[in-house]
Amino acid sequence: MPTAEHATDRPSPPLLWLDNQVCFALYSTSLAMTKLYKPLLDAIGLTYPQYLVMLVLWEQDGPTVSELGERLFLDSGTLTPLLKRLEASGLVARQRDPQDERRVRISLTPRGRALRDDAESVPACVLRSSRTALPELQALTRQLQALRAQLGQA
Amino acid sequence: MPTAEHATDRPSPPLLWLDNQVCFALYSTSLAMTKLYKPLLDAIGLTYPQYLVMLVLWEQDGPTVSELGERLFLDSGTLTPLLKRLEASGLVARQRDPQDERRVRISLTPRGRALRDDAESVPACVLRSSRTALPELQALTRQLQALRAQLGQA
DNA sequence: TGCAATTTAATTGCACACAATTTAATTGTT
DNA sequence: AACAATTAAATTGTGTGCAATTAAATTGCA
Repeated sequence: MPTAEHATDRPSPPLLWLDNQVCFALYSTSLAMTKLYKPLLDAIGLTYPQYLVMLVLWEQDGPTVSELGERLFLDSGTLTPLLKRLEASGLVARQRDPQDERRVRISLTPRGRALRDDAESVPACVLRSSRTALPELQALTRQLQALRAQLGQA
Repeated sequence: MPTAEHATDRPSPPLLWLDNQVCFALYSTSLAMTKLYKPLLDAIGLTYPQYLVMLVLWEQDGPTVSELGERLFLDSGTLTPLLKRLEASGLVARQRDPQDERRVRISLTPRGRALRDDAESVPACVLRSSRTALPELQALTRQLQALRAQLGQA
């Protein structure tokens, strides 16, 4: 009598293959992209997540920690220590909202605002290094944003 | 005489807008995807990076740490502690290669092999939660892999 | 053979991510 | 006014990522 099949006996099914997983493609490509930013951001003294926070602040100064978190999909456990480091670098100020002392508003210092001039060259530089046409990257960006929105529903 | 324009005076240029950055789309979507896996992987006692290592081992048992790193784009600084945790969980064994004592080969234990049966349902479950058609996800996967390859050149 | 380069993991130190808990402030209800 | 429920950050603990260094084994070449 034949025994039941066990994992040991069969090859891994296609759905489990690493190269068939969107998630791994996302994960590894995201890490690769961050490595591309590394030397550029080192030059202006930011890590990649810190750069994301600065992008938000350059668009709209003075958000609360929560608002920053909603924009970046990060929570206070990640943001609080990161913002303290940006504060220590002299790029942002953290101050309790007088209207509601539970909130902490994040605002740019003059040095933080001025850093934007140094950061402006970063996207074009990354674009060049990515060796990919802009329209293609834009299309990919929209697809990813759509997927992210779908995942947010789950 | 008009003074030179400074960051303070102008709105942030489109290239710096958060929602125009592929990298942020990648980063945030990757994190969102990992969150989708979380409850499924918790159930089988793995973190997401540990799951990736297991996927590689289920395809090809017994790689060295370097080979694992090449497949996953991770280095020994990340893999060594992760593999020690998998070893502590009783899912893999780490042993020096007798042919070359510098190498450490990673092999599945019977429990590690058996875990594949529990993991098989994970991809289909994630696929369902992603609310996106399979062909679309497959196309996205290929685009991401192509981009990753381009970035690897830089 | 001897020994300097190379290769492979491991280690160290820093910065995320995030679940879970805690603390403080505000709101809603009576 | 009193106080339970809610909200916003901060804190704690675990697990990555990765640069830089270290340690050990192997290779290559004089």
